[in-house]
Amino acid sequence: MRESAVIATESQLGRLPSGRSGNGAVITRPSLMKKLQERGVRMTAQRRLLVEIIQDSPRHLDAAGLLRIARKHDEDIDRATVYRTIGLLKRHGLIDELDLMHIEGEKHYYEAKTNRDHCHMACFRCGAIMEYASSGFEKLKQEMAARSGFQIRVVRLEVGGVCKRCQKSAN
Amino acid sequence: MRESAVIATESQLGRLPSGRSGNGAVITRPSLMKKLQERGVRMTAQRRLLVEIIQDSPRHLDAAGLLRIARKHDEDIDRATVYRTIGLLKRHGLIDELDLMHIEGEKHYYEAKTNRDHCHMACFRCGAIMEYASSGFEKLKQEMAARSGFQIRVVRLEVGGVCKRCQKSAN
DNA sequence: ATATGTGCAAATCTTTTGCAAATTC
DNA sequence: GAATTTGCAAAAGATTTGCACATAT
Repeated sequence: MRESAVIATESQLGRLPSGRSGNGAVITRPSLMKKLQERGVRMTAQRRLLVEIIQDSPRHLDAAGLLRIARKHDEDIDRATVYRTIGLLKRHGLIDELDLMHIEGEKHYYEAKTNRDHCHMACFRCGAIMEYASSGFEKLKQEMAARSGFQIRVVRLEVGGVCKRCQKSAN
Repeated sequence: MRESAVIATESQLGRLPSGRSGNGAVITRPSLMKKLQERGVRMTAQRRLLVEIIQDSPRHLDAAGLLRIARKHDEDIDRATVYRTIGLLKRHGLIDELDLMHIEGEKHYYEAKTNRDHCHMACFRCGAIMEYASSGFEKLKQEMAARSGFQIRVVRLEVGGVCKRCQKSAN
């Protein structure tokens, strides 16, 4: 049996992958907090809050969404802090940045890096985001690195199209 | 011999692929003008100019760059027209939009769609963009479509890392 | 002649930055 | 106590929009 599978679908902005993908490969999201501590990054109340939200969020968050949720816990937290924390996590390679094919404007979405890369498929009709992991993707990455000599640090594979459901209800 | 190859590298923003890729697969860029005419799109002087620039540009252009070049031929052409034309070409699926890993800020870059999808690898050190096409990429797309039921319209595969050259000159 | 596209200027949206006050180690 | 981070307010950068005029079919 080939090792590839749709690992999650969700209307609107997709639920993040976790647990077991169809083929048995386990998708996990290592603890951001732990990694930050290991690296001796100074932790503030705001960072703890934001990191926890990103880590636990069941959906892809953009900066504004992250701020909105954070404000429920800390009314005074500022946009700038959100952006600065996102920058910090990006620099440490702990989160991935997505466009989701700009299905909802030019914002960026973030998710805690998983142990295994996966790609995002966005439906132009209904806005559903589907996550997809496969061994073919892993192989392609290796091939690209080997043949180009590139040392790959980040990979982003995004697809836009029409999902199965929307194809059927041909409206 | 496997069918995969680096098809172009260029310092700064990469030269667009065309001609023969290492493995013999020919990469072409079908005429945008012709496609627009086929679809009965109304053509204006501005659109003709912009389309020609995008078609012939040896490098990836962002909106500002496109405007700058267009102004050499028509001083009065406006930013808004550039954005509207980009939108038109995107809606018709005639150009691809790239981020190039945001190596130079949040802008988007555009290129005429090629007969064959290829991916972009951006070096975080020197800013070089390398283009890469491979049969593995084609296979992955097919696999993704087949297994997810998605009807794929656009694919974007971008990679960030350190290029061969920069790895050697370990500065 | 009519529908469509353009330039202009202003608006919008996302993200970044300078700085004084607050916080972390 | 020194170095770093925060909130605030303002700035910057990219893209979009309303509208009167110009252009394409």
